[in-house]
Amino acid sequence: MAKVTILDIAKELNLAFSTVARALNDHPAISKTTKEAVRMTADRLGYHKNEIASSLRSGKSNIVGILVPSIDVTFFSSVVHGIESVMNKHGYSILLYQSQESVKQENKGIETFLNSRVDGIIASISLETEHADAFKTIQKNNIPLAFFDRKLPNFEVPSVTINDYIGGFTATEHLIKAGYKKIVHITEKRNLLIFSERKRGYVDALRKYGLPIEEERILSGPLSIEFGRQGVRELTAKGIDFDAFFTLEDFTAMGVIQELKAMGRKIPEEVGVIGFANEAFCNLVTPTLSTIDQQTLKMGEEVALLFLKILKDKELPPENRHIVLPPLLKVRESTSRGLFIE
Amino acid sequence: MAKVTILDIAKELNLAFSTVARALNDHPAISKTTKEAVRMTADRLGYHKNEIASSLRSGKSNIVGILVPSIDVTFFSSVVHGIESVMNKHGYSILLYQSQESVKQENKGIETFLNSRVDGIIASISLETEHADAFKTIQKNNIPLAFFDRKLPNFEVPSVTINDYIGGFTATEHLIKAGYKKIVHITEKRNLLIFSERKRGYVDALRKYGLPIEEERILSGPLSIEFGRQGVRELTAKGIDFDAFFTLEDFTAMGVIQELKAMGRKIPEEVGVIGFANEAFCNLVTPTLSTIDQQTLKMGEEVALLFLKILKDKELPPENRHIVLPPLLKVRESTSRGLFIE
DNA sequence: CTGAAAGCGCTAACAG
DNA sequence: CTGTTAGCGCTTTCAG
Repeated sequence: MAKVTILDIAKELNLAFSTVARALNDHPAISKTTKEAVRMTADRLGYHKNEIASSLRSGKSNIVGILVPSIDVTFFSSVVHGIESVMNKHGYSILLYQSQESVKQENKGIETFLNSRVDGIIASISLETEHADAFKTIQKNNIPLAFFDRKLPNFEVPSVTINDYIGGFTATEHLIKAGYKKIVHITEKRNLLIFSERKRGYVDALRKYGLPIEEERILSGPLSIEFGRQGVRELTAKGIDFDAFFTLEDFTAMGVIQELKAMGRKIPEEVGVIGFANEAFCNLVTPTLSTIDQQTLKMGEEVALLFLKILKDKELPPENRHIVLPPLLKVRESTSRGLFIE
Repeated sequence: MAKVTILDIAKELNLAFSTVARALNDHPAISKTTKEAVRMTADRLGYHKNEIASSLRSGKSNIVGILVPSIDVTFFSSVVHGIESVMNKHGYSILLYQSQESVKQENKGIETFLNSRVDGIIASISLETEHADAFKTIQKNNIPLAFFDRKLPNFEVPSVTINDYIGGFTATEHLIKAGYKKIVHITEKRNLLIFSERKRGYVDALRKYGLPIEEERILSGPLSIEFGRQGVRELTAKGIDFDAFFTLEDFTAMGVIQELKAMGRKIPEEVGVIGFANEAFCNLVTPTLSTIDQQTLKMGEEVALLFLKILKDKELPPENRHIVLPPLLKVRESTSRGLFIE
């Protein structure tokens, strides 16, 4: 009932408490008999190693902090799932913090991690984050840091990302090859590398295939279903012609589809739509939604693996510092004029 | 760069290190001047309070463990989102552990939490969990424990749940009132309280409205889209008549809908379908899916609030030990013969 | 193979 | 208002 320590076990067995400590940590210089005796009485007394004392002494907490905008978002919950599973297998626990897309919260999270003496931090920055100050503090304290997906430009930190440029390019190219010519792109108004890269891919794909880049076909807003609907209405009202949409993520694409349906436009015959993220619902909606898969689970696993390497080797050779996963094109009904391929 | 402690600050200012400690903790018996001086040099030296040392000494970690089957599942990520937001506001950090629906992992998680000396544990049990042994260990160690959603029967622990019985009843009653008479229920083959309660609600609703309870209209399987499809095929093959489905969760309902569509049956005119959970896709699919909302965010916030009370008062009066949220009926197209209400 | 002893950085009496 | 002191429960030398 009352907390039992190695001292209690030591007394019970007439051993020095340091011997007990070694036995519990499976130290090679302890006899099998002693180890077994110690383990048995530990179990009998209901002993639980005090990791806090252990951490204080050893300087290792076996905890890594994970900082994400919001665990509520499928993408992040999926990546965190992957990270936790891998880190857990390697004896690490996860301290979770949500920035709620706010720099202030993000800094609070970093402060908490620093105070908790986490062994490392894995983060994906908030939409508001513009400079690296808080993250530099992490480095100043010699705490390993890695980014996934959303990272800061001009700030050298190991990371796992997907190639958003290729993603944007592939999505757009797919539309072009399906015969669409007047392709609208909907992006975020806040400037985040992943979004600007997708847009850059869109622009370059148009360029490569000799299609004009019309500024009025690039819409910026707050990402949401509603902004997708609004986009379609706006273009229609302004009389701007279109025959396809590439949106920065899937929810916006759904908004586009809903509005197009409401207007009686046929998808994919008259208008093609492709999203980005491969949300669970892409396969369930009608028409099923073409999109770009971000390999979320793999991203989580990769960043965990990368991180374990950093924890071991401290400094990584430059060629191993950045893992860039290829985005996967998922062709579904919403862009399949004629034939349908999944 | 090297770790700075209160001792460093004390030296710098010619103070006793305990004075520095008090100043940093905003102790009332310290002069304003001293506090300010301490804070300034703390900032200047880049001091970060060592929470580990603090926890060891005070016996409080300000960390709560959250044990969930998988953060990957919308329901859980949403609840965890709510929990983290609230606990964070009250100065607690979250240690996250996934049981992956396995008892073994669940026990490992509990062990980790115990070792980490968390101040409390909030859990939702795995599908495999059948007895309370591991959770009793938590109580034996005097660590506050609360369940949300999935809990053990015959094991008295504070909890926040929704009334699954009412949920099942409401869903079924809704189908009956819409004129459906041959209602199939699909449930989980593994025995979990939340699922058996939903089923009990289904049975009682049929009974109340004088409809026969046919065992062959109750299907048990592994929850999945595929099992939904399979269910429809099976019933059809066996020649068992039906005009509506109430499934234990939304994915299974989607399977049912997909198979019905493939068979050319009209929804909701010929067959009505209602799910459970109110997943994000319910509003996006065609037809939109009627379902029962579980108030996930609210559940997270409520369990966090309940937990803060436990941490404060240790023992809760019985009438406050269990919060049961009402399930919310969401009527959408999949059950709306004639008129459509959202 | 086992024991003795120091100390990680902080909290919280107790003293002044 | 500030200083002194004794640990929290472990890890880790250094001795035997």
